[in-house]
Amino acid sequence: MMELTRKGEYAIRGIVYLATQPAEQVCLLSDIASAVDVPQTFLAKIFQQFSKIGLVRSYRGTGGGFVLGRSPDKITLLEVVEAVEGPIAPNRCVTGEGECSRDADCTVHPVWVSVQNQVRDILARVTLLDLSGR
Amino acid sequence: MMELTRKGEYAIRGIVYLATQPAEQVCLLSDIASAVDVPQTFLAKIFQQFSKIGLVRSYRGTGGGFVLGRSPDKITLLEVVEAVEGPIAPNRCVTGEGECSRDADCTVHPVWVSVQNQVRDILARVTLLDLSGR
DNA sequence: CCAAATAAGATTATTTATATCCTATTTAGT
DNA sequence: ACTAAATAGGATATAAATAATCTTATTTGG
Repeated sequence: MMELTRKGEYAIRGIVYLATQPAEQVCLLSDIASAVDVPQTFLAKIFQQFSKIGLVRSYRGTGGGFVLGRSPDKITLLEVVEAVEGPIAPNRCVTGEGECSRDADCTVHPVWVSVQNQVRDILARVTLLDLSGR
Repeated sequence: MMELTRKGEYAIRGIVYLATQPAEQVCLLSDIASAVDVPQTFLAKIFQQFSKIGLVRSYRGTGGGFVLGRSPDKITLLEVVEAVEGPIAPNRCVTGEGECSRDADCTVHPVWVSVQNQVRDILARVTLLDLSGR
């Protein structure tokens, strides 16, 4: 239960790789993909998502590629994971998506809230700097 | 991310209902299913799983049905969830299913272990007695 | 023996995950 | 301007997991 998908796994590998590179070093998608062993076309989609929310910056055309959008100590694992997997939510009732309406005072709800908070907290405390091992 | 499936949601509803019933009260599957608003055939499969590991006891034939396998304060939410959803594992690398072999000292691994422990801990502290609201 | 139950296996439908492909657009360098 | 090198984005394909149903078997009380 609660497993990260391939997409999430690949996303982390890819952006952690960027974090290990010298600051402002523009990296080719093909290089990243082969370095972290992820299908390039898949990684492209993931980095497009990152790019839209500023986690990475992209440069098109010859000499283009990707760079981290902020310094590695300012990007948390939580942001990375939620960017591609969606919000951390052990049950839909904690995302506000109805449910629980079944039962006015659902006794399980607070448990899910607690799980959600704990997990978010753990992931929010880890930065790409931590993960880069530098 | 990390969402409980319908099966898990149904499983909890079903067994919590049992916990709200008088001890040793044998309940009809059809009654449980309609009370907690779950397809009966689906709930049947779930309770079969519960039965195999002793979370509930089943009685076949006329007058048959289901009862909790132990007193509600001795059954944790963790057991219930893992019974139907499999082990809590935010990433396969924490279940021992290879991976991580990619990277001898994976920096993310300890984070997943931490998440796994925290979640398990939270769920293990909640019993069916707590959830029954009695 | 019959009717009421659960057990178990097979099957089906739907959704999500995991990609890949193709075309468009941008950009540096000549 | 032209070309080659890149990313962007939409469409499509395949596989796996989820969600559910159906059918047949087995058990049991009366």
